[in-house]
Amino acid sequence: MATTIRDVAEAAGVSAMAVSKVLHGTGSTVRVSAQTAANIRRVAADLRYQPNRLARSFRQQKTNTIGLVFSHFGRIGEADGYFAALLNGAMTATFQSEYSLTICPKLAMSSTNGQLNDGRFDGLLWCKPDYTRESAESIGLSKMPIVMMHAPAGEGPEVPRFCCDNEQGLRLAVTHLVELGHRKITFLSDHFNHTTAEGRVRTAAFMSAMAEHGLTCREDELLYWSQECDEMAEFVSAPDRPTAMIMFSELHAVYALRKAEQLGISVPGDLSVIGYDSTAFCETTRPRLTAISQPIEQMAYDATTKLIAYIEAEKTESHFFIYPCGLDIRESTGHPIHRESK
Amino acid sequence: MATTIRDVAEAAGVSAMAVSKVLHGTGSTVRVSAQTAANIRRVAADLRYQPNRLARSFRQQKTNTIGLVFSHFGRIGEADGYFAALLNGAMTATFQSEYSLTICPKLAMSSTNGQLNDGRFDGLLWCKPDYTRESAESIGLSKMPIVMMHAPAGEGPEVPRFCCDNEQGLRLAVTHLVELGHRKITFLSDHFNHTTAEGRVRTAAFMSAMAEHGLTCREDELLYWSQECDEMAEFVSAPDRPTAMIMFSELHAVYALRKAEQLGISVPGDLSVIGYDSTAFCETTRPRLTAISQPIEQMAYDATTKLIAYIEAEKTESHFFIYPCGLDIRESTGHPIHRESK
DNA sequence: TTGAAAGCGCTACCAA
DNA sequence: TTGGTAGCGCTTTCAA
Repeated sequence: MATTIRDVAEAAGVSAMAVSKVLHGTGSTVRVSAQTAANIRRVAADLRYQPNRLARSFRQQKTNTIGLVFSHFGRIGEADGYFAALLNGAMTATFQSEYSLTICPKLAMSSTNGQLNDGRFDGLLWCKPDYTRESAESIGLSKMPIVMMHAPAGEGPEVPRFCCDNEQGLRLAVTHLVELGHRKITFLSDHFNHTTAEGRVRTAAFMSAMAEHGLTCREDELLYWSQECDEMAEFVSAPDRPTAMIMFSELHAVYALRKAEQLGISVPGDLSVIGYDSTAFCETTRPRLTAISQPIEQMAYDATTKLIAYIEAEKTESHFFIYPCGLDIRESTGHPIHRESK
Repeated sequence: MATTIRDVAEAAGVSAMAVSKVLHGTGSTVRVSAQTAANIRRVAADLRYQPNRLARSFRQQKTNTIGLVFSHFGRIGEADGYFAALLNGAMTATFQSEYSLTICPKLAMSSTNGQLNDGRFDGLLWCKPDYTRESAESIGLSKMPIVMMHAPAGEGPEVPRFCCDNEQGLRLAVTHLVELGHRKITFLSDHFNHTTAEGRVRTAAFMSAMAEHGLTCREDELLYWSQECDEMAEFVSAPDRPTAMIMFSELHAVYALRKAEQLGISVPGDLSVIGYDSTAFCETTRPRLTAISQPIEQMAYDATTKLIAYIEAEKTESHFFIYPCGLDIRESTGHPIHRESK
């Protein structure tokens, strides 16, 4: 079939070992003269020899490939910058180190007997863990390095995590709204994200930030939208509806902005909206989106770099890396004027 | 180290073949009794046996993995929906068929002796080919199925291509602008995209659409921006500047909208802007972006599905799949009022 | 400085 | 209905 290392060896009149040594620098005890090496290289080029990476990986038990796992979304958002930022960070780190990146939305589900390590990956970058019993068990059992993003402290297996300071982020957002005069504020997520570890943490962080200002938001006043937020109309028509909403992500915020416009609700006049992530995307919305910021690309880059370090060092440590949040105030938040004057 | 198929076979008192047959259904001539099968399954679960996919792939010369190649961008845009749509289409198709997707921004560059097939992939989804001599040669030589997206007819190797009808798209855009009263129109790309096959085709299509209306745009009046379009200020201050711009992508359009706002140029009052792709993202810009539409996700889905079909059929055909473009008129285009009245 | 042998984990093929 | 043998392409280890 294809030219193998043995074909090259034969044609060059040397052993396969010599070829391997020359072309891949492998085999520490093997030594080849400069002349032989040059000859081998020439023959390889003549025969259009292409090393079989699969065979190498198999032999070395090392694929130089990282799996990108995100259990919860088989689709990525088309109207926000989150996934792009994540991927940019992960790609930069992997490609720098000559690794490849394979997308596995549901590795845990497809694994056998709860084992993640099927030989394809040297390590996993696991995003938005949901810590179902299966996935937590699998992660605990795995011998392969795993690093997590958006995995807050306090639950889940002991692996390195990269997470933003959700408490700080929500405190900034709530304080901003309170200073603008808002009293009735709610937090919005969706049924999907709410089952992730970070979903729970953000909700709790919102509640306690509210409490710090002597405000409350009952459990049943939190909002969980389905994908296209059809509940918006119902929500805004309620007599005692909130004057401000903090959203789980940019995507949620965008849906809200769009729906608000359709319904004739002005933002920020009738309703203030705060998003989460604050990518370049927030500059393009109408109005520009005020958002809690986290350095997603940097986090993904750091997480991936760390993962590769663990792989190469053949040992993992269980650190928790926390990134500060900011609040980028743009145009979607303001005083609750209209409501007061009515 | 890890439990192998032989460990399971030994523990169950059967041959490795029997285990392979039961757990993977492989080996057509092998038959195992229901009782033996049940026993094998139990033992495998007890031993927490995890099949080594790398070994299977190596043996079968089949990885069930598709490489996603995009030679030109090591980064993806964070402020448009293009890549997300592409990825959603590709992911849906691959995951449906139990394939994986590996991101390879520069497979062609890293290949040895111009050979793409290093054993890792069963096929390639190649986006935005640039047809450098090396890549064209590699593609021609490759025995592995390759399918291209955004590869217009007329140049490049004979592989199946999935492309939108650029001529139609640009005709729709130019006609729309002309009907609004515009006469001085330009097309904007960047140095990056202009080197891709589709970049050249869109420029040519723009020129001929202009010609159909008796309008011209000289080569030197076309715009090629660098990433952040810093030339914008210079461009808009020119006395005879265009009243409308058609952009290579949404991303370009967004940069233009943002820059225009900074410079106090009103859109569409002072300047009409048309983007390309028309993802959900266009609904979120300010003003909403008028854009030529192409069904990216569908195209990516179809291309990937076709690729998998070729892989499984072990033969490729060289079809050209063309998708109609539309024009989604939103708010970024209008009569060139301000200019006329000045 | 070079070569030979063995084997990574799995499955195709042939024999019983 | 089951098992044995061989080998995918490469590299590790040991011998020359």
